This record gives sequence, C-alpha cells and structure tokens, in this order.
Amino acid sequence: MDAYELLTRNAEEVVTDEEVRDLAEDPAGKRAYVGYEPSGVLHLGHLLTANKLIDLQDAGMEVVVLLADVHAYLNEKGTFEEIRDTAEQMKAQFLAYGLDEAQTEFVYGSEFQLEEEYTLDLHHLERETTMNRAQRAMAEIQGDETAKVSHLVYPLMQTLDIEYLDLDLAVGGLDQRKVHMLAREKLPELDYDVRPAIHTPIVADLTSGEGKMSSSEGISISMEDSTEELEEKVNSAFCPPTREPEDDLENPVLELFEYHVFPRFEEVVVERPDKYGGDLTYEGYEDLAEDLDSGELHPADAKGTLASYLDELIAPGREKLRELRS
RNA sequence: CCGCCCUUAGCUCAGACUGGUAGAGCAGUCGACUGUAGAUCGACUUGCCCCCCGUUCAAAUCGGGGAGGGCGGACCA
Repeated sequence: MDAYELLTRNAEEVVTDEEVRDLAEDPAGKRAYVGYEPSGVLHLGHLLTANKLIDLQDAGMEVVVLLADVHAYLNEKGTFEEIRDTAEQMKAQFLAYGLDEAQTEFVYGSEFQLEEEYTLDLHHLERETTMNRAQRAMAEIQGDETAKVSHLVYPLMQTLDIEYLDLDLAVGGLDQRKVHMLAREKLPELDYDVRPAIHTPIVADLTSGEGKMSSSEGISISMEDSTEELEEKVNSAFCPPTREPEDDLENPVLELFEYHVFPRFEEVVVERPDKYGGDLTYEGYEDLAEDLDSGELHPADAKGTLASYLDELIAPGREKLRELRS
C-alpha cells in the first residue's frame, strides 16, 4: 500500500487532497497529530482515529498525541489532577492498542499552552475572531450546552496547537472539521502556515443505525468491556442483511468491519457450522459486505465474527487497564 | 442593576388557576416472532415534582426567600 493510500484510506474527508498528496510524496519524519480530551477508558471513537494514526506511522510519519488537559479543563471535565490521571491511563491504552512507541510523542497541553508566547498569540487570535465564528466552530463538539466563554477559547487554542506542535497534518473525527477549517482560515492571519486535515468518519449508533453526525454519544463499546459484554453489545446491534438500509440508516456492523477490523487484520475468518455452509475467509471489506448483501453471509454469523475480532483488538488495552487499576 | 418567562421520568412535556404525596408520548427492560438486530405484537420499569422556609390535617400545586437556565431593557416598531 503506498503512502497516499495509507494516509487517506477510510477517511471521510481530506482537506485538501492536493496538500495531502504533497505530504505523501515524502512522509518520513513528518508530524501528524490528534488531540483528545483525556478520559480513563478508550472507546471505539478513539480507536477509529488511532487506526488512522497507525496508518500514518506505517507510512513513516511521527505521531503527536495531544493529551488535551487544558481543553478538558475548559470543558469542565474535572481538576487538573483528575484529568492528568485519566490521561496517563489513556496513554497506556493507546500503546497497548498498537501505536508504535518509537514514533509517538505524547504531549500534555499544559506543557506549552500556558506559556506567555502562546497566551499572547491566543489573545491575538481572539481579536481576529468573531464570537459567531468561534461558536460555529464549536457547535458540533459543544452539543446543547449553554455557550460559555470557554467554548469560544477552545477552538482558538486548537488552532494554535497546530502551529505550536510544529505539525504537518491534523487528524480528527468528522466532528472536528469545523475547528480545523477555522484553523486553516486563521493561521495565515497570524502569519503561520496552513496545514492539511484528515477526518475519520463518525460511525453510526450501534443499536439504531442512525447517525453520522452525533459525536461520541452513542458509542458504547470500550476498552473495559469484557468478552461477554462485547458479544452482547454486538449481538444487539442493528444489522439488516443489506449494505444500505432504508431511511438513511447505516449498517453499523458493516461499518465496524470496515473501519475497525479490516484495517488491522490481513484476513477475517467467519467460523460457521457446516449446516450453514462452513467457514468463510475474507481478505477485504468489500467481499464481506457483498456477501452480507447477497445473503451468502448471515448477519448472525457476521456479528459473532465481529465480536471476536473486536475482542482481540481490545484485549491488550483491557489487560493494561486491569493492571493500572490493581 | 431592573423586568418577564422556564425548572416535573433518560428526553419532550401535561398536571398548578379550583391543595388530597403524578401522568402521556418517545426512550428503556423483558418475552413472542424471525438463524442477528430492526419492524410488529404482548407485558413491565422509571421520579429528592430545582433547593430552603412558611401556611395547612394535607403542598408539585398557595406565600416568601434562593439557585440554575432562557429572553428583554438605545433607536425603530
């Protein structure tokens, strides 16, 4: 797989394609980042972007994981001590999941976001940005909460992070797109370079198949699920025997295969009793999706298989969490 | 600082005028039917009624105080 394909596969959006193609010409040593508000347990939403980070590392890029403690503080996620504690757990789980330690730099926001130069730049950016513009960038992340000044500062800091972390690429879920667009618009106004952005899709809600727009709300599968819980959750997922359900719904089981399983496994084996046709082997997502669509692969078998592969992906992180908590 | 409106189940809200310790829809849980889930049908669960004080035999409801949220307070209309 060439570098461009590694950078862009499974991405919902690439901004801009031209810039990313340039980056793919010589990716070695280039720096990409994702920012996360620290949380103690990783869920599928985190892992989706982590898969992209692994792709980037495979292409030779350096990955910066921003443990966004100041952002979490702005979002009232706890005291700095609590936030830092969950951030350490988060870091351990990312490494257990498969990020390459040698190519990953974990950075706390508070390490540089409280410096004088950064702060002054932030104030500069505040002067350059209307409240309307900042709020629009945050709408997706903020949800229904009442707007606070902190919500306006939040996306401005993300904009500066891209400069201060010396990045070549910003990565995030599709919910980050407005923030990244704000950054692309504002960085030149401060005489900084524009960086491209790659956005991962938002997977539909597991039980309803609805979504594409809501952020991490509906995602229920996490690093702390036991094998049994995982099986139960996957089994209760919405899964019509089609690729494209009616009424604008998605098939979340297929989405999980596409975005979580196939990027991490060379082949997927569906174990089936002989009476249902015996085992099936897939080397790519397309073949599996086509078989589900045609009826060759029954949803129940797809679910069983999905659960066991997800379990394998989650197992090391689950183990790490257990260690940390004991 | 001043004024008006809102706060009841996870969510959206009814109930308040005419006090008698709460309801609907959606969601959720469980069964039936499907080799999954959904849909459908059947059953079921859910509450510091924002807080405090007072009136009363009795307060979600009346009175006072407070908190949180929304909106308004130039001109124009």
